[in-house]
Amino acid sequence: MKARKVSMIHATECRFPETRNHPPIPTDRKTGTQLNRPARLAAAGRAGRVKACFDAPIREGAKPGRTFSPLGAGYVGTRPEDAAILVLSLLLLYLFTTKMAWPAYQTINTAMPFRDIQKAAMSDTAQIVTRFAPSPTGYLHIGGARTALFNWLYARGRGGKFLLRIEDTDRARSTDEATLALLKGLTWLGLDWDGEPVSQFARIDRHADVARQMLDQGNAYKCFSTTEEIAAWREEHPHQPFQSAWRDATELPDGPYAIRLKAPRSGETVVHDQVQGDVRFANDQLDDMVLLRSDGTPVYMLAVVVDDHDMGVTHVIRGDDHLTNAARQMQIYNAMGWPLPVYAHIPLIHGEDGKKLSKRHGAVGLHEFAALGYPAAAMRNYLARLGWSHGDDELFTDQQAREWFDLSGIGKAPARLDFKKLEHISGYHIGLMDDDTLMSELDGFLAETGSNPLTDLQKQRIRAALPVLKEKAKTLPQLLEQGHFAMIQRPVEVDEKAVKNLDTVSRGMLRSLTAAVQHASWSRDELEQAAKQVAEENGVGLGKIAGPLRAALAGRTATPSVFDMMTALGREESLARLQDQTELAG
RNA sequence: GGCCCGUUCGUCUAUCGGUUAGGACGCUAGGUUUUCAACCUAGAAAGAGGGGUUCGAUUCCCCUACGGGCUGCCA
Repeated sequence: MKARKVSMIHATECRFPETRNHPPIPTDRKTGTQLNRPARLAAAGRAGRVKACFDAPIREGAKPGRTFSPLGAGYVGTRPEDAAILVLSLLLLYLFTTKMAWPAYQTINTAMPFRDIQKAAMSDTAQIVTRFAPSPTGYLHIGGARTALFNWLYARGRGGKFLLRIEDTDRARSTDEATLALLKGLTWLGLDWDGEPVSQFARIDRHADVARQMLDQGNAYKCFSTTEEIAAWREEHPHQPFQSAWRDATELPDGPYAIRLKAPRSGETVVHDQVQGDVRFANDQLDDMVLLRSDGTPVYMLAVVVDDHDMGVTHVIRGDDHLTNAARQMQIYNAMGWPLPVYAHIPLIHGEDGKKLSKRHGAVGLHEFAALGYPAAAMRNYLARLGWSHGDDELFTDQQAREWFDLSGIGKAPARLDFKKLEHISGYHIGLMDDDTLMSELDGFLAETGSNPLTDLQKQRIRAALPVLKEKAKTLPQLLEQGHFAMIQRPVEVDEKAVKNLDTVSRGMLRSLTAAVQHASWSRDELEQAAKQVAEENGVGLGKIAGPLRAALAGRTATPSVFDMMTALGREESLARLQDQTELAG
């Protein structure tokens, strides 16, 4: 893994596990079992690594060059005794960066003043930079996940960067748990971001600076109107956007004021949107929005623009609920003389009833889809296809998605969630997945649903049966259901329906079969031949012996092929299960 | 209320003025089969409504209906 220079401003004491090229899965020190990805993240969060990032005080003029210990011990200061720690840290950093050890934390956090960051962002001008900027107010919503995916695909398909920014300026609604859930969700989906997530809250001083700069330049003005006065004005002018009396005032009183943008009153602002086309807004419909509140805190609309600019974001791909905002944000770009990003406002996802997606539609959080047993690769395929198309291509790999994805393929109408289709895509990807990936998906699924992890023996048998199981299962729980025979222990519990297949005659045939395969090579073909022969000797079809065999091996009536089960179980276990039944009869 | 966006089979979508309107999921009917699935084949299924423009509109324009967004010193 390559160490990265990072565009993190002020708040820097945080590292997050990286998803790309991740090293061997770490183990839980106590139990020795492997940690799945969500558990690893949660562990990271518990250790306070994530928290540190978002609780970081805003340090005006933080010095560049501070290095942070990859062990989560906090940043290293300038005291003499810190020198040793610094050396140690650098050594460890070196080890990590030469992929000798996990955890694959992103390294090197350097607190650079923002101007340096601007330069860094501008230096490679041709590079595409996208971002995902969620508010940490809960979990990762399925719509947000798709927005993130689009941004990720666009950047990754073009050798660009995909950045993450947590819009946590609303302190009342932002929680560390929610931030963690967001990162966990993205990690599960397999979307890796470049650099550290940026905390928007940590940058409020810079936002305020920009507001004051606009004030100095005459692009903004101090507005002394009170909330009551504004409300009264609106009462009198019901169809107009608010116009402040202070816009051109020359004599200013003392007292609290908000800074408002001096937006153009005539003409129009045109958003050249890659999805929606040219969308025109008459400037007299757009009011002089507040940039800085009277308590000195910046407003979202300003923060977005400043952050996107400072982070070097070239393409803003987001939900179309921001389409109107884009026009207002453009006015800030123009006032500052900053180059505009390319906009692409994608339609929202709706529920199966066509209404806006909400909790009553069932699964809306990405974690819920994980708990339903859809593998991440399937979610990526399905989500990418929801609202975006590439001709008639329905099923594709990540690589194809990266190659094909383009803004021009995004539709304008909102899409609905269709679980049947998701399931179909899921089945396709399960069939395509290699055994290692599938086994770790299984681990993750079990952890997500709070189930017991597989024992070594269960893993071994499931893995042996995987080639058969993955052909037919559409979801992870379906795969586990089909693999039930591999999970159970002797003596096999035979259910009500299956027990009907175990009468005296059947047990007799089973006994013959047991004898016949005693010294078989245990290949599928040979087992099948033996069973056919026994059936023939008894003057019945293969079905008559497959039923009892199935009951003896799995204790159920719906299972994979009996011969597949026997090969997956192995000679010893298969014969033992058969004997359990034949001995019972004799 | 004002401004903005959307509307092709049940669902996701293709079409970029001329097509028997294509594909996928789902559905129905067959096939395969040691159970359950999976799989294979076939079939039914669509341009919201109304006006224009044009030799010709799903495609371009307008109106209506329906759905959605924005309209905060929320994000």
